[in-house]
Amino acid sequence: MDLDLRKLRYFVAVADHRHFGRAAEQLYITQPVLSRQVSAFEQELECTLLVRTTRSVELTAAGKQLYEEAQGILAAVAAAVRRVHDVDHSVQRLVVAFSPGLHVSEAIRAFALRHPQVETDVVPARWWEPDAPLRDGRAQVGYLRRPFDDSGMHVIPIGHEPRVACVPAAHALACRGELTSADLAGERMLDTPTRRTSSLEEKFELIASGHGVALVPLSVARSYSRPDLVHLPVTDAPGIETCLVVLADRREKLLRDFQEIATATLRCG
Amino acid sequence: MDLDLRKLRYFVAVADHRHFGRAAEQLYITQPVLSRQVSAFEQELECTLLVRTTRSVELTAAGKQLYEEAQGILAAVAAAVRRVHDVDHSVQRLVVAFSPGLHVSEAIRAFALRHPQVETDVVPARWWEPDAPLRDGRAQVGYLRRPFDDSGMHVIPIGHEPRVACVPAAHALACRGELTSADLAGERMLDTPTRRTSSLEEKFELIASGHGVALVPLSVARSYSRPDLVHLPVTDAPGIETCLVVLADRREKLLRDFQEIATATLRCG
DNA sequence: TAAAAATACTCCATAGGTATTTTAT
DNA sequence: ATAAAATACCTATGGAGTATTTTTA
Repeated sequence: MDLDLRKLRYFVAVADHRHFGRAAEQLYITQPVLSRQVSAFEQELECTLLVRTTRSVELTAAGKQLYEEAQGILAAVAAAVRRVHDVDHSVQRLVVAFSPGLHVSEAIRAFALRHPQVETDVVPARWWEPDAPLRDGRAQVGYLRRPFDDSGMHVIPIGHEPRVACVPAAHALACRGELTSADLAGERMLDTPTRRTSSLEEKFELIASGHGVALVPLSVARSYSRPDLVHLPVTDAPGIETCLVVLADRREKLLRDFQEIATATLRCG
Repeated sequence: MDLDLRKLRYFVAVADHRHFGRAAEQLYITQPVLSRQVSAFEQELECTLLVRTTRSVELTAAGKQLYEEAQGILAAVAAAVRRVHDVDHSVQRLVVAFSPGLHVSEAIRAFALRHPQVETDVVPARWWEPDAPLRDGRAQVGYLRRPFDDSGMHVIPIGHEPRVACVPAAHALACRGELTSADLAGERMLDTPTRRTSSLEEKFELIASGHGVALVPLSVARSYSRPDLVHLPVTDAPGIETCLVVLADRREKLLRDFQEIATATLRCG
């Protein structure tokens, strides 16, 4: 009757790895246990989630749906439990979500000086859904890069950062000082938001191995710089806006204070 | 490590009843089992949720926080599991949330004629958070009465309904044909959204027993009519808007279709 | 003193482990 | 032939039951 969150977590691990053995290892249990638990989970749900062969593990349609749902459920439950603990210990906590490459530590330090009693924390936002940590309760404020779904959000623009083209060091364009969009016309672009690479490392790996090039925000290119890649300014690409974001219905003074302090800090820095 | 949703449900039952015995009865388990399970739950959370004496059960601050969180968690999990089953059985489903007293059956029948393959369902919205079923995923569309939090919502106004004063049949005002706000100036009003009576029955029970009077939408007064209460039009009270509501980021054709059909049906009816 | 929660105990289901078998490439 | 998932079997924890004790208003 009740969904078993442990088994859900086990299922997610298998879905992540597409491999029972490695998933079991990550979960610190043995493979047969994981195998049985996931089977039992499918029986409890009365629903096949995985198609197994000895060479591959694939998700069914229902499995894909559950995998999507599971991310939000597990994150929301963990955040809820932490809020309960915070209330129990009378802790005030402020969690800041940040888009890849953006740095909030300076703003948080400034905030912590004025509010030493408030516990602060950060959580990374994923590029294809930067607003998710705010919506599922993991964070109260976000320092996010557009685009994102800003419905129901109170947004303070902070700044613009230029887009740069990221290409292999061996690429014909790599020796150019700067580019225009026209220079990239013939290249295969890897920016499409359809492929949800779980990490930007993967994207840069693809670029380095010659699968294409990408237009990325400058701060992202800087954060993941590596010797076999170069990034070049694209003079006519529009800048990308970065913003401070809170849910519009949240009115706590703490959030307003953070927005104020962070706006000052981030606009200067 | 993982939150046990069964124990969470047990805790919610105890919090609802403020009584282990009656909660156990509702859960179809025995009182000692419930007592032990809730204790174990508190140990797992490392956090006291309830203050028990033999005469009363009260929530701690952490308990109150968890109780609030639990509502959303359990609803969201149940909705997610149903979506998984829907995908598994290739079912298209449309769930409509409705404010107390509003009737969606006509619109749903009209919709079902055009979309016989779509399973339809309804879920009641609670007056102090009419938008909750949409936000936690239990429903995709709402036929809701204002006020509610419409951030991130796409709202189509449907109509206005008059407010009526609901007073005991024995009350001095009960014989009047209609009232103005001035007539209610000396009365104790029960509309404050601070008291979250779980059912409107309770509110009307309070009115009937002489604890005050209330201004309610006409349809609500009609739905809960009883011999010891009368409702009277208040000529100068502003009408209350009813709306069709969907989350702004949902773009499915099915939702657009429902909005279209329901708008026509509800505006006429 | 009586109502209600907690405790003591028993039983069984199930999570976890190790050893082994099955299966598809 | 081999890698990987499934199965067999064992142990221990924990959920649920009944009977009883403790507690406080």
